[in-house]
Amino acid sequence: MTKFSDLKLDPKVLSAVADAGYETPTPIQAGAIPPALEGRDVLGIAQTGTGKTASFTLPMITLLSKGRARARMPRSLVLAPTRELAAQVAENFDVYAKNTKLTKALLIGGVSFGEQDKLIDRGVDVLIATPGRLLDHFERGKLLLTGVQIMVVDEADRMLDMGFIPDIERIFQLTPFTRQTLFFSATMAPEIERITNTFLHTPVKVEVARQATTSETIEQKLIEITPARRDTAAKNKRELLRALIRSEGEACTNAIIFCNRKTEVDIVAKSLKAHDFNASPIHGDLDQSQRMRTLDGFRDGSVRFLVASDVAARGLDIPAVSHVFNFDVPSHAEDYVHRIGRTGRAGRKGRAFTIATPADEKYLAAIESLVKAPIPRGEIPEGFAPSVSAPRARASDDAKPARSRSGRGRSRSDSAKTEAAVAETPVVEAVETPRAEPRREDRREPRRDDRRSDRGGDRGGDRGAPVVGMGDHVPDFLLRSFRPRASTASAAKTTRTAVADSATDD
DNA sequence: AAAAAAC
Repeated sequence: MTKFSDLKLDPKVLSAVADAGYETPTPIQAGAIPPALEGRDVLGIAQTGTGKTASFTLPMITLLSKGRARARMPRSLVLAPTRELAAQVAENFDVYAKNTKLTKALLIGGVSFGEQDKLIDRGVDVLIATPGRLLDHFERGKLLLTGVQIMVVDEADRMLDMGFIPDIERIFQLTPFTRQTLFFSATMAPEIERITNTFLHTPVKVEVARQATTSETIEQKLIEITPARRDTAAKNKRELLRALIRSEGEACTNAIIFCNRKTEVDIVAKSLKAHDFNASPIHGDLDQSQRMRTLDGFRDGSVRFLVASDVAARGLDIPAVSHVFNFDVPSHAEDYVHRIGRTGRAGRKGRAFTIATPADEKYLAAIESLVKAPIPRGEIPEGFAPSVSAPRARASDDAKPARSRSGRGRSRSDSAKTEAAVAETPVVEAVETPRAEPRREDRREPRRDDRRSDRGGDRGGDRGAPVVGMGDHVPDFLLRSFRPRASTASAAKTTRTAVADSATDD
């Protein structure tokens, strides 16, 4: 088997690699490093967690160790889709270039230009950037890319997802035709294929087997609950999450909890904190310094639960996560694979729980067809006792009745709260309305049943799943109180606030 | 039902 010492890396690089405790290159490293050292273009097809970063940083440091940088003309360029990923590549350079005099700069958004400008002015060997900030610097005339000898594109398929491909093409065109290109992508979408055909010159293709999704090191469990009402779903899911965490006990040393939306990330983190769990949120709306701090805290163990949007799903190197909880079923099946891939790494055992409700059916089906296996169903933990609160009135509840809100002399948000209490009687009245007067909500009932039986059919029947909440014995009035969410912006706002507030006291 | 990235 190949050792790092068999590769023609600079001795300074080799000693740094040895210091970091590595002896044997991963397949992508063994495949990509030799051609990269020969100056060939490399097309690497590999997922994260395969050692991809070192497969380009090690040869880059070796190649760049001769020669010196000139002001405003970086000698190499690494492009990454997210700020964290770029920061991580930068850290990688620090580790492996520690015995050299190479200089680097990290150009990412959310940070002031000043420091970045100063570094560029001085001249850097390695520039690591997200596309937006790089082009920003370029347009301000602070940067020349004509000196770039090596260009790396990391996670190209994700760049594609994020709409960065035009930026990438533009950056390619700003660098010399003679540059060496190292290009990495997890998949070869047609658009990626086109880019590589255009900008890579007879590349050496290095393909690493796709990470097995039903990896033996990841134990997956799907926990399904059927909230009695749609508006308690999130609350019930938070209760279930806590019960799951508690039932995992000590085995859960640290975990990433994924939500689909940034607002949900905030709510879940806040709720966990209120229940004395050591949790911190991370998503793209938080400021950069906080994102970094949270991530550092999670790495060093001072944060136990990282509540995250899909910023953290891919690429981030967070070693040794014992658990992943999908608070929401991801709507892109691919993301499921990336999310659960955050655990069970490097031969360690990991567990991945996914919380689902009947509304997630469609996405679950997509995930199961992608991974070509059903996600094993798990038991609802002992401690789960979902709360079912009395139906709460919505803005629409009091919109149609005789009482008009005009002339009340109260602000909308003020009145919404008081009316919520006032409106309880009308809701109960609606319950007693005989069926002879058909309501829109009645139509929901048969559909719910259909869905439930469909699912039983597809997934091998009812396994005697524990009855949750009121189970099938949900009083009709609860089902009937479903209302389509009011669509005006202000109504949506009040609803969201109500949920956010409830996060602390549920 | 979305997230991410530029000011």
